[in-house]
Amino acid sequence: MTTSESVLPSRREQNKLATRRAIADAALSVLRSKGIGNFTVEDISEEAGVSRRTFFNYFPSLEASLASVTEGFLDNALEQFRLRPANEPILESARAALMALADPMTVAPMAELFSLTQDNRTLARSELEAWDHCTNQIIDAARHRLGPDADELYLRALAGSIVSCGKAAMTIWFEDRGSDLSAESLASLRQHLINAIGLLGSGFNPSA
Amino acid sequence: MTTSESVLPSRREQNKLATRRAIADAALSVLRSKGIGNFTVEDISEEAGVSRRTFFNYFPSLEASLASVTEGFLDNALEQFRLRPANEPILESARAALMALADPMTVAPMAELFSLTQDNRTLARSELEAWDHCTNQIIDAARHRLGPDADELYLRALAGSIVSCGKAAMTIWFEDRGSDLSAESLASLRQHLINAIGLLGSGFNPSA
DNA sequence: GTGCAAACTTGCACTTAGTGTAAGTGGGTG
DNA sequence: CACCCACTTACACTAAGTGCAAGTTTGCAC
Repeated sequence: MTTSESVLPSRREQNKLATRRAIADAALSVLRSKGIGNFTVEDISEEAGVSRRTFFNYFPSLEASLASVTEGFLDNALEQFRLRPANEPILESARAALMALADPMTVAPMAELFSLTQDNRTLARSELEAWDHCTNQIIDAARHRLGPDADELYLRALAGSIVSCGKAAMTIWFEDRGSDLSAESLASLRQHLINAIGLLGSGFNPSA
Repeated sequence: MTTSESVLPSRREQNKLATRRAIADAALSVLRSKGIGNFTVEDISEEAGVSRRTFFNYFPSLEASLASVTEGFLDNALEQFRLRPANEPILESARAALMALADPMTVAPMAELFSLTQDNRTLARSELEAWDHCTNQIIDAARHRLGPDADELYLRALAGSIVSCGKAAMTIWFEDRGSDLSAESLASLRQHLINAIGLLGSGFNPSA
């Protein structure tokens, strides 16, 4: 209550984060061993060494525990976006932020999730939610940068398009390369991301 | 088996469609009367005059029965997109297709759904799924138009961006106008859609 | 119209998701 | 070291979603 008010993550906060991470890791682990759709929240809880009820104290659903992988992945890029200088052209900031998606450490769990889930419907929902959440974060960040009287339509259309470009690049990359994380493969992901933003910046003019 | 092979919707098909529609209508009706989150699949089934089991024969979840509103709304625009001449610039086709979103008949149920659900999380998922499905349909339609050797990254990034623009315009419009369906309000929706596609076509260049 | 086969509906039983509640338990702080 | 509060857990319950088998309707041929 005195000095460590809200800035420092208290010991308890750290523990909670650890539990959360343990559950998320367990979820991925169980997904690996049993395959998509062949396990329950109980399986994950057991693997994580907590009760079923505790699982639901941390995640609202089974899919959410897996989507936390995607969230972490996107949060990283979001952080980069926020760190860009405010006077930089937005698409340039976006390009720089998207580069973070090609970081080996960050993309690895994401690629594994991709490969383990492929075309699963239920999971796809939480996945979409994560991308949508990211879009909203970009909108907020961009609004903050451009001031309160920025055009809302501009903000929303732009943020949505940026995210779509990121998603498109990730999809293409994964279809081409599977979960190949070699330097060369990551370079191609980076190129896809650059190309996508390039298309966006040129208004998808076919001649470009 | 002779002539009505597969082209005409057989009597059985019509009945199924009618049941499906009855359930979807019932879902909206119950949503209206009880409010979001305060009803179950059983309530909808009862209102539609079918068993709970039959409900699940038609829709995989409660949210899906409501999301069918959005699907119908988007399918309409999709149809317009497919009808555009193949040699037309794609963004122009997109603009024309998006105009269908401002059709009073089509947008009315959508606007009501918007107003009844507002910021509900669970429903938002199925909603996102519908927009995502639409994106994939656009990708297919555009691939069909541009031939099989079109750049996949181009297709996906473009389709995603177009849908994002549509979504952005709808969101802004609804925030401004609530469920006002007057001619003037719809004109403003149309203008939002045109503006969004304009932004996309100009690469979101702030000077434009 | 009568009967038949296929399609559609329904009831039942079951697993799992998700939540409220109240009682435990243990770690951090004074 | 003892208290207290945050976190965990067990329990009980509602509702989602599904497989199955028995009923009921519907389209169709005769």
